Amino acid sequence: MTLHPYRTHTCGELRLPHAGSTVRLSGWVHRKRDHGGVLFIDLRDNDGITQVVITPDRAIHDAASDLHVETVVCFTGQVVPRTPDTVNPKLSTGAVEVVAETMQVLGSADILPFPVADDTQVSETIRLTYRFLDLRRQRLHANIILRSRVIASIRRRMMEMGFHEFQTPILTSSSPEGARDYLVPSRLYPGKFYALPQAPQQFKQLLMVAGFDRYFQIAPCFRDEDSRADRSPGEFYQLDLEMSFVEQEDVFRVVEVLFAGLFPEFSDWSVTPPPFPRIPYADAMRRYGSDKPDLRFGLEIVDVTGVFRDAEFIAFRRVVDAGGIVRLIPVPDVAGRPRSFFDSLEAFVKELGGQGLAYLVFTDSGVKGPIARALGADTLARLSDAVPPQPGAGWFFVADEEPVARTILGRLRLHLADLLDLRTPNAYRFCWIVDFPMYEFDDEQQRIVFSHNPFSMPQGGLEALTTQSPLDILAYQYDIVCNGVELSSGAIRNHRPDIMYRAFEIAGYSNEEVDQKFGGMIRAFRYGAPPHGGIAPGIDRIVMLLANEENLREVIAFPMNQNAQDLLMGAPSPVTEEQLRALHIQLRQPNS
RNA sequence: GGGGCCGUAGUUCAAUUUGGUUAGAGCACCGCCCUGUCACGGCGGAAGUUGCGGGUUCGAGUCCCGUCGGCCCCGCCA
Repeated sequence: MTLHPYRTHTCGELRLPHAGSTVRLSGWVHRKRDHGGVLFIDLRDNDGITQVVITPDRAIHDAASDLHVETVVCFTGQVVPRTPDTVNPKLSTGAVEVVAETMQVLGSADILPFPVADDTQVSETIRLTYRFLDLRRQRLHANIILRSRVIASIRRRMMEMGFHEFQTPILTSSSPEGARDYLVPSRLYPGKFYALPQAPQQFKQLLMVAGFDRYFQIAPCFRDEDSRADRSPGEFYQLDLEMSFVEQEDVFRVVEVLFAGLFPEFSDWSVTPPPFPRIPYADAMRRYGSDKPDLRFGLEIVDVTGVFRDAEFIAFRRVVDAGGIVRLIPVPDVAGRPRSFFDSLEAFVKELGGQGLAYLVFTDSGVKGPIARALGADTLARLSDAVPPQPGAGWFFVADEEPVARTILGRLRLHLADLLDLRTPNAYRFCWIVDFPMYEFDDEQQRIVFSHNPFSMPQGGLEALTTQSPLDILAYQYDIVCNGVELSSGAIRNHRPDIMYRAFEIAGYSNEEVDQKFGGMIRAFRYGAPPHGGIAPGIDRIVMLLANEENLREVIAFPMNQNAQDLLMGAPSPVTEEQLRALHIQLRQPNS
């Protein structure tokens, strides 16, 4: 009988019924237990671990006892049942073992920079430098397999809903607005550059104009922006989708069907049942101090500006008179906390640029806190009408200009949830944030800019653009948020050239500039464009949520580090003078 | 561009608070012992420019200054 040269079975496959058969297994030496006589090797491949036994009477015994862990080796031998007292219930193959007769080293391993079999912490620099070893480790290996299965499920679900998958160019043109582009110099056209797409935005809209109706793509996106734990530098993947003849609610329904199916497929956590809550942007900012609220806990922010408009409490009244706001977060069960708890919260607020943190606590012996006396009974009574005080609760006040105050309150709300451990465990809480403003005022440039996507349809259409104050105009622009993570932005698009010119004009673009920058798309809209809209949930973030990881790099096979370097491949790297010459590029080193 | 935290053996950490003998320990590595382990066990060994440079001091891993690197955050992310 001739066996396959490398394996007849995988290392996760053998069970009791295989006993008696001769098998060949290949894999990595996961662990080695050398008893001087009998030698045990845990052999690991992608599918599992099988215990290989080498008895001292075998010729291979000495060579086997010298094997380094992580050496790739092939064993041939007989499957035997383990005696009842040596069965290992922790292994799927633990009822049997393979008694090795022959052994062949397929790939020897040097001494490891870090252990593969243990899940001990290792510095990320070393993990990234030896990413191929890191990917062998159980946790990362499982995450990457999960990612593969999630993407396969997404593809299947999208197809079932009538979507088709498309590819769009990677070498395209730079566009204004948005993040910094990655540029690729052109050899044929000196001084000109391609740009890597920040998203296939215009292409997917063109596909709608081309009549394809329902588009999706697992699309690579490239943005030259600084990283965060939940934002990979350089490149990331989106489930990019676009639909024709739809309203906002049609897009929501598709995404809700997708996520309500996808998340339970890969997790036993509870998932918000569709329809997901719709929260207007203005409400989200007021109630949660954020456009990506974490709904796994309460602590909703309450506006009490009106109470202080004519109150005696001068500290807050002065803020209100100056056009500012006063809001509070009611927090249950903090009255008994030590002074240091409140001091640390105040320090937290000041770090964020706040003036300070006023607070009240409701104890058995009455209302206490630094402002309790100064506030006055009348003001307290009016506050209690707005927020019924709970025994043991604390109220934390922030009074400031609105943009400052709401940011601080939002961060404070998250911080309190961390400190008090308030998040509902094992839950995915989805919501839609809707009615984003079309424009906002940019303090730095002192002009009106698009607040999100310049291709969004303004609510009210052309009439809104011509009659309303730009900062009051809302857009058919939405985000989907899960557990405080922004999964995606989307919009019903502006498919009408006349509205498009006007929308860009408000943001300071002449018709000529629009023709120049978005000529292809404007031209397309002149030849029969269907109403359309879409969204683009981040694949990496979806997998991060499903893998319950805090960092995006744990769900990406070959991520760059925080400074956008690939430590394994050594990117970015210098190029030769010949390459530069061919691209008509002369380097201009930064001044030191 | 700015802020916070962290750099000690291949690796994970200790010694830094209060400067003071020869910088310790687990895992990995090397040698010896061990025939039923599954995180095998036992004995021994090797392994360090304390990121780098400068300063203070009789004396610096420890204090000061600078610099490099990493992670997290702010800015930025239509």
